[in-house]
Amino acid sequence: MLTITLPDGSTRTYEQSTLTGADIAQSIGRRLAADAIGVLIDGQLHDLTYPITHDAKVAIVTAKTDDPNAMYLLRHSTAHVMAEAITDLFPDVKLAYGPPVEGGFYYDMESATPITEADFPRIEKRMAEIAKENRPFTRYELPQNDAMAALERQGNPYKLDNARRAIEQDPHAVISFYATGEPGKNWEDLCRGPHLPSTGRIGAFKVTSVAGAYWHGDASKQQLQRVYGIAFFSQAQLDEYVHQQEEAKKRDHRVLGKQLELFTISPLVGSGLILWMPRGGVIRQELETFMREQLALRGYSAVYTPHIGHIDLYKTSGHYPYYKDSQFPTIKMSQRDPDDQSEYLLKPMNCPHHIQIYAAHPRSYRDLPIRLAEFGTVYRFEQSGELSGMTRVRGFTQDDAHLFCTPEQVEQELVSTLDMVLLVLKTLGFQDYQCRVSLRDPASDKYAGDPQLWDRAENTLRRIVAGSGIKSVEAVGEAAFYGPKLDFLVRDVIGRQWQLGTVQLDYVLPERFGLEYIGSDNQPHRPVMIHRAPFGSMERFTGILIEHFAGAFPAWLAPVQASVLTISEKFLDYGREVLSALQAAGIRADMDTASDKIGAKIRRSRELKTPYMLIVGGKEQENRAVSVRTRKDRDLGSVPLDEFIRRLREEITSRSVQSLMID
RNA sequence: GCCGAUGUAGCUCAACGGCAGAGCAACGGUUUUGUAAACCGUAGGUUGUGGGUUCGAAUCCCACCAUCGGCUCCA
Repeated sequence: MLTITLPDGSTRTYEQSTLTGADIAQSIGRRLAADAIGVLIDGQLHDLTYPITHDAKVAIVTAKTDDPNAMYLLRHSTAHVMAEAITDLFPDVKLAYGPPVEGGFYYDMESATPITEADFPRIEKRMAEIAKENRPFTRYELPQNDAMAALERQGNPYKLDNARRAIEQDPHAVISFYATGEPGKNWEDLCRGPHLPSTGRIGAFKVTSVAGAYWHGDASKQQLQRVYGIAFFSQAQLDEYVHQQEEAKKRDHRVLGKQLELFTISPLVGSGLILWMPRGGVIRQELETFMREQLALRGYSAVYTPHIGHIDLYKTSGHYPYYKDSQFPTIKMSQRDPDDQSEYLLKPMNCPHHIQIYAAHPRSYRDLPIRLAEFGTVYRFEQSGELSGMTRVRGFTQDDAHLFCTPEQVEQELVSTLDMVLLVLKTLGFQDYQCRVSLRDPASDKYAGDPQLWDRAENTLRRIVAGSGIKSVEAVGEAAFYGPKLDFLVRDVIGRQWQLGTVQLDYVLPERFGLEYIGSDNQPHRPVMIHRAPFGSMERFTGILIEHFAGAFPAWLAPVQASVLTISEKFLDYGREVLSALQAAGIRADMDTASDKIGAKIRRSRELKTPYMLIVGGKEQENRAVSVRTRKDRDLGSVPLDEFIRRLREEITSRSVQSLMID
């Protein structure tokens, strides 16, 4: 007899000694039995037919899009169906690994003939046939020896390796296979499961893309083909997904950057090198002004350093050996003078330069903390395949600063620095970000410095984050080589995660450069460094910001804050008067002087996402007013010109994310 | 860097071995307009670059450059 506890806390007893999720669903109701696709047994996801042999907490999983377990079953099962379809069409493929992932699933495989997008329709057609056949996913298990022997016979090195790794990890691992239909008769695959009851439960799917991927993510290993797909329980959900993807594409900063004339990239200048156009320049300048205000309020000193540095500087800092391959090649002075063996590097970071400013003369404990800030432009030779719009580039400007302080001051400086990062995110209305506490990987030897200092630094960061109350995740192996850090991550419109602001704690570089200050005991001491950049890179931050606002920037950032649209050329004189008044008040304004009708002017202004359209005609001229329309199509009616200017100025100076004029 | 795809007018796209086109933008003219595209016209191109195949190449092949989707990397 078995006692089963259901999610609502109720219990049911069953006479059988073994039981399945399907039995339980059936006993609860016919409807649930029909909807059931899997089962959680004591929190573990299993097939509906998995035998339950002891008392357990059981939850029936049904085909719901918002249930991650349901989506796991669906996508994992669809990956199998896709793999079967591909093996039918490309008999030479050797399957490797096919998991569900966030936003879909993929299957890695080795294939002599490349699979391309042109093959997707017939793959999908074959998948549809398999789904229509409604074959059950049938699990069977083999003793390890038999399983390995079976895999040997199949001659697939990847599957063999998968099984071997599973056994290595857990000597008692159960080796299971899933047949899509009947074992021995239909297609089958080494697989841990679980799966949907049958292929007919797959509602709608799409093969989305194909790409190269390394076996076990190791670039030195064989490259496989990775075919990506997506699946939903219904066609309507798939249609919705496709629609969302299309909408997301319109928000892509590369699309909007072109459309709104914010930035451009010229192959003649070079890949990954951003040219800020006037409209984008406004945004950057406003962000920098905002930051400079904060620096002044928080006791920072502005410094300026050159774009190149002697290579020995980076050998001393330790950057050079670590990042040799991702730097622009060195400038060899021997090309000019054979006797001069020195080399210069386009600077990949600002800290060594700032360190030299600190080291320029002796420091007293009374001088600390010293906070050196610079919008410093750095150059890194990113791999060609990695470049992406403004978010991954080869030249970018960090809103960088380095804080030199006593060990006692570290905590206070970190708190204040973290506050600054959070202020930036708050001011720009970012809510959907992640704070990652990036720690060292104790198993790796890439980290410099004393492990005790590392422990201390990591614990300090943990304490600061805990004290701030922000949500965070720890990530082992994500630290810089010189210290642990707090990274603030956001996603772009196509789901890629990017690091924006960062706060890094560093005991290593002061050591390497032999930095000192004289303490109250009249003895030399070693300062501690904090590296911090609330925006991170101006390029990346702006790119993400474009997507965050979908190009509709708040007034304080908008390239043009208000556009004067005249009803006809008869009102050009009044339009010019309005324009001058706006400009005299420090508002970025322009005027559409075309002979088009007002509808066309509104349309153009909307496309540029200008916050306010000021429509002026006879009525407005008479009352020295403007008719205000927002880019969101709110008609605020006629507003006296002076009042509009006053209200817009308030919106701008308060750096409001929202329009203050929508009542 | 690796795998795959894609490069045609400022932008979005068509032509897919046989005369390189459209819409928008630009420019000129007409219109003088009241809240998401007035009308007519003009101009705009060595089809990313360089080779090759062919009577003939935007179209087929090769190399390079760039972009896109992934992988790897990311101080």
